[in-house]
Amino acid sequence: MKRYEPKQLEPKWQQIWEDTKLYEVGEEPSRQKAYVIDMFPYPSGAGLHVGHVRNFSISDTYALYLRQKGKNVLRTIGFDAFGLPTENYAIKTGISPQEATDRQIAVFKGQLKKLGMSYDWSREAVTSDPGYYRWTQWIFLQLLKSGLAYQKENLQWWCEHDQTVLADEQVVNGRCWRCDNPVIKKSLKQWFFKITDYADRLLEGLNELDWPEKIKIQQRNWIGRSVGAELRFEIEGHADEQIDVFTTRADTIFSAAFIVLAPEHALVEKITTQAQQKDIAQYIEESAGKDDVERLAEGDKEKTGVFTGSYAINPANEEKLPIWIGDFVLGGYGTGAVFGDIHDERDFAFLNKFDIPARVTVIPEDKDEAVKVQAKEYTYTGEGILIDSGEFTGLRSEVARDQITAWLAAKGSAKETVNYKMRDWLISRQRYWGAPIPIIHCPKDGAVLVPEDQLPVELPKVESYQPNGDGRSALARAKDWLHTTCPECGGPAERETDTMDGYACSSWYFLRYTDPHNDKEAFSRAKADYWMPVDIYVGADHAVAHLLYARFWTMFFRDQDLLTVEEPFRGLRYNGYILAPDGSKMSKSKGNVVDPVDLIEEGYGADALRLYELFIGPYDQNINWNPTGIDGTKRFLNRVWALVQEHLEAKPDQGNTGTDQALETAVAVAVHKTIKKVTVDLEKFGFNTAIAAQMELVNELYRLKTKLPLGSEVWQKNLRLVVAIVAPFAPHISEELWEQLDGKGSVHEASWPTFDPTLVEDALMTIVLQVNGKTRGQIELNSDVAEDEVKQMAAESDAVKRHSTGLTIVKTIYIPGKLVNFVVK
RNA sequence: GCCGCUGUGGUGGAAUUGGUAGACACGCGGGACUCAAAAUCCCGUGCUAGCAAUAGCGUGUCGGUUCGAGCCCGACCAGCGGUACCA
Repeated sequence: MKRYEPKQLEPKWQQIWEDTKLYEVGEEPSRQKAYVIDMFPYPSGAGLHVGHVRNFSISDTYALYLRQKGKNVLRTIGFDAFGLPTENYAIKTGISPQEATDRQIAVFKGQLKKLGMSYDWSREAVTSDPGYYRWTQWIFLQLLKSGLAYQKENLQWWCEHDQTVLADEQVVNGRCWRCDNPVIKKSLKQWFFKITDYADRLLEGLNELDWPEKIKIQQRNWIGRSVGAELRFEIEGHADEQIDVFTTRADTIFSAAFIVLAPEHALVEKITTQAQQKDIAQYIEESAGKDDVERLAEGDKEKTGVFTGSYAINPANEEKLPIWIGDFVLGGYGTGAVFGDIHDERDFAFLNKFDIPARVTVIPEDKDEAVKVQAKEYTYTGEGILIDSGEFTGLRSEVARDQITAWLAAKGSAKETVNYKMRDWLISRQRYWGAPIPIIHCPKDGAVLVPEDQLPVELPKVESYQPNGDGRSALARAKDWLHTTCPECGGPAERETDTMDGYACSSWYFLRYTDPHNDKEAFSRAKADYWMPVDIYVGADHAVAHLLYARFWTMFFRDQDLLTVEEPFRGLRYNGYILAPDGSKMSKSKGNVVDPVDLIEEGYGADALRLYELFIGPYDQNINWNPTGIDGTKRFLNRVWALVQEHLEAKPDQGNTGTDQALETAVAVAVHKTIKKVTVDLEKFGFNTAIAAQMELVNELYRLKTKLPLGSEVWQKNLRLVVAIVAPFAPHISEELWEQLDGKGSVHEASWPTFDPTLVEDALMTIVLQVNGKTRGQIELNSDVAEDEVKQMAAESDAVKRHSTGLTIVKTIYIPGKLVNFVVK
């Protein structure tokens, strides 16, 4: 018997697929398309690991299934090649990031090819390729022209270790997402994309998407839309200045006890009295120097603040309110100012710490609770009934909110507003290895756009890669590149030395895939419209950053008439991580990374590996790597292989068709039931259970082959079906077996089998017998036996009699085709 | 703190969505083949008692609803992920 040798069989088919361009696709308007890709990888020095394999196997299996269903499937891969790790490696070793990237991509591609993924390699996109980032820069210019890119100086997250600013989305627990060092706030002039203009669309669009609810919730929280009012407070002694305050609780305005401004608030300097100036200045300095990690470590949100010496006037009741500053008020949210009262946890803490008098104006409906609240035993932050609130006393807080806002608005001291937690997307990075921002700074004309015909602004070769030490990247030292002429006036000017956040580059690669070689446009509308949106996008991580940015850009492209779709990713599947056997994260530094190629070359083969990574558990769950489990899927493939070989070697006269109708039907029934199960499971990404069903089928066929000899036409037909449903999971072995079984063409172009409904219906039903809800036995009956008869036979069965003699049956429950339960007393 | 998820044999997990808990697989035990081993094939494998038929117990804990709960409800415990004073 020919042995199953994945080591020679897999490379053979990989070569054939490449030679025949099996997976290369084009636009075919008459066919239904499907676009199935993964979040493209960062080509890190650690190479491909088993986590990637799980991610890619999920999408590849699904894509192969859709191909067999007749869809025109676009599936490819690219590399998210710009970024800090490569640049840091360059600084350490002196090897240029270009070279390191090329080398790493070559390693990745070598590994990927051994996995036999159904990629259209002609569409590969690499973000650090000038032919790619030329268009990233072009998009930057379009955003700028549309007023969606701008430069602004204010406080930003700064990572001292990496010498660069970071976006909000890249600060994790007050630390840099790359080097894990604490970040600080620093005032810098930076480039931003105005993603906040799209906040409502980004929020509403979520409702239509086939995404995990978890991710939608995360995005909603990140966008953080809250509806409220901006209230205007006059300042005593400063007739020409007012303080605007954002609140979602206008109903509590009568309880206002104080005002707090963020330390960086523009009015602080103006309103601070002589006596308070020293304290205020000192506080501002201290709070600016603190990083978030420090602040959190300082203990549980202990409130700090300093009185400015000035007072504001409550527009509702003309009361005088002391104006403080405090760093628990954020400069970047709302108006950077709040009014404080007893109906808020933080304000309550502040009141207590500084002994500011406060008044309760909202009490709960419960009388006893109300007494405690009025006694200020604790802070009440819920909805309730207004007291001591002028003409609004007695109203419910939800109602009073709108009425008070309207009342103040009529007096000119309020307006309804909406606020978002999400800030604009900070995209400048003071690092070398990124797409240069296509701007020229001219002493006369200011920030001037690089003309589109001069794109790309290519990264110049430089001697060394470390940041310049003055807040600029290594590009500041590339003098020939840096010094240029102003496109407006022709005078001497300097190029922008910041590069773009890598997330900019990854915000449109799925569009480049649809038209990867276009050197006239980023992508042609016709091609993008044919393929977009991505039907299934598979990956882990990036719940708020990438997935939000890519949606933003897609919406922008639509607004620019470059594209028809509003949303880039119709379906998102979030796969779980593969962890080390002890549950820790796999990492190069811990030395616990499992290299998939090692497993393939040990003899397991790519098919067994892919199968195992899908079989290991539900696709979206984190799983600890178990190094022995892969034996199971290898054995399964071996059994499929051996079954087919035995069939092919069987003498035809041993297994003439028609010898045993019942057994032949049994084979077909087993196969068709599995086709049904696997189809249903694939549709819902139930890969693990689909594989289990295939294993059950093969076990059953092993039992049947001892009774119905292999070699017959019936076996041939059914084994071909088995191979067809195994194909998306184990593409190589099934291609080989398909050929051996005289299948036409490639199994990956073969049609996905449909099950015969008459074969799937059961002729027999198993009725479970229960007494008082406890299972006591079962009986097998023909499926068409009527209810009364089933009940009677059940009642007469030994199992039921044993537990009911001497007792009376008070009730009989029948679940058709499944179960009879006797309630006895 | 807030939001979300998860908890089932020695292990990874399954369970038609309220109807036989533990499919499938790993591991382990036994057998066949072999001089022997590997590979392969077959049988067994939740716990307790029993030769067995069978009985009792069993899905993180406690309670509830129901003829019947891994699944629904309430309270709690543990672990994981997200978020970080957002007014």
